[in-house]
Amino acid sequence: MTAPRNVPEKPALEGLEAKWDRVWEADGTYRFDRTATRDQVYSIDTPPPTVSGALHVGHIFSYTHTDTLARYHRMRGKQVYYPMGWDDNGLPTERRVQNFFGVRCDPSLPYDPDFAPPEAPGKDELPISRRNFVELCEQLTATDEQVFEQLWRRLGLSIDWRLTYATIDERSRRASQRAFLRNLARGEAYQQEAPSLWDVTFRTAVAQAELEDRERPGAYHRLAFKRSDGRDLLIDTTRPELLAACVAVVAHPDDSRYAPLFGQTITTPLFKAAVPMVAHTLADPDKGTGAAMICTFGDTTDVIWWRELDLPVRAIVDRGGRLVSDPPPGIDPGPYAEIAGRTVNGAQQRIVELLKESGELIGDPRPITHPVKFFEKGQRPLEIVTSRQWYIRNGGRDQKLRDALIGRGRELNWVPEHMRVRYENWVGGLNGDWLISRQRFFGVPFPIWYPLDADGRPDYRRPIAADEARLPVDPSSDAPPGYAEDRRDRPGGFTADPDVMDTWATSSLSPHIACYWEDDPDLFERTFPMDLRPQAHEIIRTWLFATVTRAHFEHGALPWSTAAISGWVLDPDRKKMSKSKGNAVTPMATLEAFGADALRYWAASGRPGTDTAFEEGQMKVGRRLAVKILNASRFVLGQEPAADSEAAETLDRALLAHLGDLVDDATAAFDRGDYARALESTETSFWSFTDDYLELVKNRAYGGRGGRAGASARHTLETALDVYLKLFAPFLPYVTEEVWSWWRQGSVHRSAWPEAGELRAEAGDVNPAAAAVAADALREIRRIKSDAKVRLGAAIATATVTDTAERLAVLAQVAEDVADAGRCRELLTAVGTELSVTAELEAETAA
RNA sequence: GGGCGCGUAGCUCAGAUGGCAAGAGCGCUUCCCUUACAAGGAAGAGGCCGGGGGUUCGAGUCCCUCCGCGCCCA
Repeated sequence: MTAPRNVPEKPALEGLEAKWDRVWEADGTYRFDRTATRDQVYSIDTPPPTVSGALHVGHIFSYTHTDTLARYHRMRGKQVYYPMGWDDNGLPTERRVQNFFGVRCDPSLPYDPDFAPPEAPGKDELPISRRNFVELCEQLTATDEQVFEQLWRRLGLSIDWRLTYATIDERSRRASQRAFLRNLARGEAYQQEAPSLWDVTFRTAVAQAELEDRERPGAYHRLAFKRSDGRDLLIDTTRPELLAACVAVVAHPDDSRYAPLFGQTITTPLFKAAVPMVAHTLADPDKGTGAAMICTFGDTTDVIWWRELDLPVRAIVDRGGRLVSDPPPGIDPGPYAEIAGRTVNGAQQRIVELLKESGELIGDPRPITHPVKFFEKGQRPLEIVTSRQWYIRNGGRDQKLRDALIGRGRELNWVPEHMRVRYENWVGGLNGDWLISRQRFFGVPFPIWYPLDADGRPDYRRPIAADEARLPVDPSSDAPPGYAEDRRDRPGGFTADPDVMDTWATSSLSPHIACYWEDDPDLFERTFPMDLRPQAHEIIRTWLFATVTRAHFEHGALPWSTAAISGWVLDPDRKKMSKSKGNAVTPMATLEAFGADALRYWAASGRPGTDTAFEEGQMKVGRRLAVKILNASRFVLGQEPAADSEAAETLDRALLAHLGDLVDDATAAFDRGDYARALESTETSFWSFTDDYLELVKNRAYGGRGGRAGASARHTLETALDVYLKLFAPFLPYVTEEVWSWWRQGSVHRSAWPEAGELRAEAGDVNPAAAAVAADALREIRRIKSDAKVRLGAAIATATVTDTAERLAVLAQVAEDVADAGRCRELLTAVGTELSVTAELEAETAA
């Protein structure tokens, strides 16, 4: 019986990607079936890549990991909900739109429905409304998304491409505003006038999660303050320019040098302000002279001192990083006129000169290097200014909430497990709530207005919330409920909240956006809480934590059950690959050079959470594996089909038993998120299948030992091929699909994951050692030929296998296969203590 | 300074609950065009598992300590 099998004469990898991408798209292979119920669904909270950036191999790496899991669960019978998001919210996009079109966002302007951007960016940026700006953003990112999608498709991500979202699109804005309004209604969001970290370049407040310390040069300046008894009190400071903002002098309560001074009044140099001497445990006796000036505000410790010691405010730095023009009360305005309006650096220079002249600078400044807080995207040190900001509670000021959120972290299944610690350290170390307002113009605006009193002053205590049914709104162009647009910014009318939300305030809702929260309750119920959040480890403190917090408030639950944290891709120098370092590799070029399956093989061999070197050698190995699969499949499928036959021979049944174990191993590995282990097991097994089993049964498969033994071999070969194709399918989607199409209907990616039980049932009570005994004997025979420098096909007259009686008993069951594979006319055995083989080579007849 | 991870053949890495006389691939050496595969196949060489202590019948695997590297945080 010869069934038509479409096995090519010279199978090749070239062209498979374009071919199968087309078929998968046409057949809807990866489409989500939304009639599936929640327990039949596996849903993935795909990280939305920043479209204004470029994809690099790091993306290839981690997105491949997720895709292998998606494909595995699909084959396990789940409906996989695997959408793709695009992150086009936030500063990178804002800057890109500005530069590309030569415009800037001005929310005070009305929307112009006929607006068209200038042909070429002009000299001056053209101010446009927020809505127009968002439209340009969507226009620009649409092309970026195309490029990204092409790459993802080439890589073979099994995304349902009907399911995409963008973080600035209407649905995302609606979800973001809705969640905020609900936080506000429940008291989880609040606004407060308070000192907060401020970036003077971007002129916006920034959150604790966006800070980073950078080592910067500075200098200790020793200043002479005056005690009430007229003696000097020396204080070291790195920020003498803040002297005018000094509100107190502090020392440690146990510091005997200063104990007598506590409660007394100290006079500051130059400005002659009278400030109290106070005690606080955060004052470090070993730093400088042990006494420090408290300024409003030089650093975060100043904020703590100011708050806990109930000190007044004497603010001198404005939001642009310059000193305010008018001196604060209580200081000598004379010297202040010298520094008013200067930048912080300029003020420092002048202050030092003034202190030198007055003799109040003791000695020369002593240069040091110290950590300074920066906005992670900023270039100038952060200042601390007092401003009105929106916050969402995150446990930073509430132990009970903090404990609850740490509890959520413990509920979550972390892959790898040790990443949980990063979450706990971060949440445990919070020192304030999450500041979500940004004084930017592009982004999701707060759906909030304020009533204006008769004098036109906003009443911040009575914010007017948007109607949920009308979201998303832009308060700068939409009027609040109960007001007409002509009451905007008029006494007795209303004014819009000018701020936008932090990008994390929107991306923390990615599960809600992806699952159509409130927009499609039926779909939401089938997909949320999600199963998997894949992401990078450096944004555990931001994206992961914020997402957990929002879901905790909104649903009292985790947003997903598992978080899979990926590692970095390192270059050969063990440094993280990134574009800025100039060592990043272009993904498309790599894809074209090695093929998607090869690149995926490299990516999938990086264990979960482990940093992995970018190594072309691994890609070559992946390519070789894919070619091997083609060739081995050609051999298996080139035989007569073995319909209705069964595994009768010992060697065949031993292979089936081994395959049962392999399936168990790979399945268990996938179930704990360890795709790399599943690949490694499968690959190791597959190579021994081709190297040993295939050679051992070749003669039988060709019919050398008659019908039943041959059918057994062919049947087992087919069964094994079926299993290997399925186990490799999550990693090598193209080559496995290609081979599948030679003899099977449908897609391997929609086929059922193999069942270990079925394989073992057919194997019966075979001794699984038979395969190893046969392979060992064959290896010894090969060695004899190799040592004799003859070809492997050379015939052996008589071979004698010496081994233990136990192993010889097993060998007896597979002896014919060994003799055939070794080309031995006669195979004898002798009992001994360990395996050895001797052989008499047959004389080669001259060809 | 704190936390986490890592340090196993020249290179890239595996080595669950301690049993290994230490594994894979690449690279290297030698051989082989055998009817799946010469962009291949076979065989082989190569390691005091970062150093030092300890627990144990037994440690790459557990504990302590030191050294080096990376990341996160302060």
